[in-house]
Amino acid sequence: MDNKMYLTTGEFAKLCNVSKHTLFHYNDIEIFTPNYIADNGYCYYHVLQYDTFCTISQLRTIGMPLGEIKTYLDNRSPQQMIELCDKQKDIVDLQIEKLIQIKKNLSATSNSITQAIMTDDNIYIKHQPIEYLSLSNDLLNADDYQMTLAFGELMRSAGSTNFRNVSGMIHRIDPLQKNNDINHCWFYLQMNCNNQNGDHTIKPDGEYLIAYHHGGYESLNKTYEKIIAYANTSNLVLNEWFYEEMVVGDWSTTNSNDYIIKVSVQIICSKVSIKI
Amino acid sequence: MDNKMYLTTGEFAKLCNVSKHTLFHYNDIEIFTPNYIADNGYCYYHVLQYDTFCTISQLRTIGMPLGEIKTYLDNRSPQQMIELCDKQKDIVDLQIEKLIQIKKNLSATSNSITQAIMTDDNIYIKHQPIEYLSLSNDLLNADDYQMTLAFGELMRSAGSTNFRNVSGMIHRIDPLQKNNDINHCWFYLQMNCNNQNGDHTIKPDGEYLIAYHHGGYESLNKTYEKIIAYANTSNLVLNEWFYEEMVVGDWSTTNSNDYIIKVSVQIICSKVSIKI
DNA sequence: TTGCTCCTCACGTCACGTGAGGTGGC
DNA sequence: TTGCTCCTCACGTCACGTGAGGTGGC
Repeated sequence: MDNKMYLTTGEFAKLCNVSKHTLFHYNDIEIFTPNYIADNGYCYYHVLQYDTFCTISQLRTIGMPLGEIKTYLDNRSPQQMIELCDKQKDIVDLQIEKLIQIKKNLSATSNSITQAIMTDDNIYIKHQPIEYLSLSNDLLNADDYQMTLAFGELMRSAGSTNFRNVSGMIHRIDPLQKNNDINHCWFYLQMNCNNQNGDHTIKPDGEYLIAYHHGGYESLNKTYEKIIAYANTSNLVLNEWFYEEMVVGDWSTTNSNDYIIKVSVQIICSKVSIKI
Repeated sequence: MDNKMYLTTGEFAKLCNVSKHTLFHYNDIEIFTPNYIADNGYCYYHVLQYDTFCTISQLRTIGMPLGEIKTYLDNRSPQQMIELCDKQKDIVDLQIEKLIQIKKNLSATSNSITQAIMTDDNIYIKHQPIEYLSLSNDLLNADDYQMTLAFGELMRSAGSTNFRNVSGMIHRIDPLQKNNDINHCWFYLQMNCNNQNGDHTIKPDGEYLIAYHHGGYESLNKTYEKIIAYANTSNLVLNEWFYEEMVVGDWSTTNSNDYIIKVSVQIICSKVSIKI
């Protein structure tokens, strides 16, 4: 192979699928310079430089700053290249993990909103899958400040990735007493089943009463009353744990009257079947 | 849940794992503003705003500009949110694919350099796996300009992702004639086995003569001669196709004398065994 | 000559980061 | 009062993008 396969800046830019100004910029900061500059100032890149450009482009794609790339280039050696590749592999792994998590979140959000806007505010019985939840401290008697702290601590404990996860509150209510004053409650965050720390609670799979509450928190007690009334009429024994999840919130609508909160509670059994 | 769970800018920034100035900036461009501003100018964010912040952060992570996010926010609705999620899922899929490709490239580069620097410039017999190659036009009698065009066309045909792929040249040489003047040769690009267009050539698996040439292209003919001499001495019948691959090139060293080019050619059979 | 490329400034932009300098609450 | 936070400018930075204005080759 000879050494005369040269391209002008524009031609080389087309080959690399970038703008000419990217090459000008790389030339300015002396990270990637043309192999030959003619007397009239015309820049010529050798086709073999394509390989080097591709590696820069690749490292940029995974977020490495040009300064760091230049530092590597100024001290390059086969051994350095091997170390660079091995280090970057780990970084790429983390990025892939993040993106997979985001994709899951996007799917979950899309699905739960679709469900919510397709369902009216009646009570429905539905099977719910098992979920693994991470809980905050018990918020019984907690004031605003303590609740805020508990929320922050829960989010921090979930790790540094502050991606949108399914989160909400659990209320512990004895459906027969209707005594809301001594409510225990917790913030929760839905975890992957394969979580690192074993510090989680299970929302069991089974048949649940589901209600999509349309409106903000201030009117939410009406939906609780509807659920309990429905259970009484249908002679259903409910679990004490009520799960509250904001499905359509501030992010999806500007009007808090359009909020949709999904409330779900497990059906333990039917009173009728007990009596028999 | 009441509405008094407020955090100052610094506290909310900690919760979100970003700097205060990120929140100031989001406030400036009115994409994400504090829920309440006191008379003294102090900003207060509600914990429930965390959810919205996370979604912004998530969309930023996948490269969506703040302007586009703001446009969505200004026209948000549950239906818009569903469409946004579904669209972004496809984008994330592409990003994941790219990263997986980059990871493969990094591994391949690291491995082939490790092999190259561990091996001296003697001739070795090694098993090589099957490879699927995309070829340029035949470069027989091509001048520099035509070679450059052929190279560009091959790279473009590989798609818009200009990531570092294994590439090189194939030379067709009759080892008995040693007539290099009528060489056919081609640029090649290694493809994934599951390539879309069936327009590819196979480098068959089998036993190969391998030589790691230390130095630039100008001295490469010496390595060719060594390979052919070795084959003659060892009574090996070689395939006509010689594969040339730059393993340690401009990217890994500043000195072209330290280039390492891997030359490989398949062993068809041993003359001895034919004579028998 | 026309239409294309090439070049070099110089300033713009995007998403923040980095202090400077002054104020506020316990 | 001390030490912490809060705020608002204003300018810096990173990786280019966007013209403006002039030149060069067929």
